[in-house]
Amino acid sequence: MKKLVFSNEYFNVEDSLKCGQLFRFVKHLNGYFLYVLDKCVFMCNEDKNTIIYCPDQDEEYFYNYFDMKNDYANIYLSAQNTQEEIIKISSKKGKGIRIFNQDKFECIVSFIISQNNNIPRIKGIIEKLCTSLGEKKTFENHTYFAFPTASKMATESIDFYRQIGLGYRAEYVLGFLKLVNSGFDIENLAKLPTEELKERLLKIRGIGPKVADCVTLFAYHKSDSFPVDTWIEKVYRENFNGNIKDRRKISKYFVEKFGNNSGYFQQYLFYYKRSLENRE
DNA sequence: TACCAGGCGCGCG
DNA sequence: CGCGCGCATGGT
Repeated sequence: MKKLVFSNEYFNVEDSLKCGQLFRFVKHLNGYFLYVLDKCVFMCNEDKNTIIYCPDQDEEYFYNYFDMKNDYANIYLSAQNTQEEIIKISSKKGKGIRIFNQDKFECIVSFIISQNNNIPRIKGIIEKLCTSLGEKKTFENHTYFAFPTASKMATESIDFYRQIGLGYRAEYVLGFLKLVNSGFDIENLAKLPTEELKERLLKIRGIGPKVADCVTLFAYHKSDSFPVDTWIEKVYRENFNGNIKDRRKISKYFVEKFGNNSGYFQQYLFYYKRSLENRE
């Protein structure tokens, strides 16, 4: 097992886990287990550090996953230098947020499930998905389940997915599985510029503008993405005095305003707004 | 009971 | 193009 130590100034465990970018983590002792595909790490804040425990062979994977080569001090500085008071405030609260480099398949399935849904329920559905179909694994005596592969998922019928709570989203997930299992290469899309990548994602049934923005941001790390959901729409109306209704245009408004900082600022805002309503 | 949640597809004008 | 509606599910 490897122990990785980072300064926690721009890497806070709870901020990064609870800001809404991912769904598979559980509290344990003084920290959290985080699951990515078939991998697991334990992470906690100690004193002024963030400590990550991971299997030796996964060190490089998680160094990249946690986006360690990115300069978050600079992003935070840009947030403090905007004209927008709400960006300054929310970035202070979410200073320790990093945007992780998620697995593309897991991210797309997860955010298809997320539509018109709430975070606790999304977490529950994804957990059921993993315990039912994922491979059983252990990490230092801790048992967990991997995110299932596309081929394993394809062995289940639509009734299974309805039964674990996907509702009408079940057919979207099945359609996406069929696409992936017939050779559609989601890795290969990474080289596309943001707009083109988004266009390709939008052709997939069940992926609309909001889910596409989450995927480009969280799985392809296109930081000129600004997902607009009900919370962000509230921020837009209340803190930016906005009156546009079309969420695609609201997103465009923010991307034109914040450029390559859009995704980071969006996470600050989302985390802050939800925390005001007492959600975790 | 109606409304809401990290919305989307579809049909209509 | 924009708009309104139906859609599964569980919590408040």
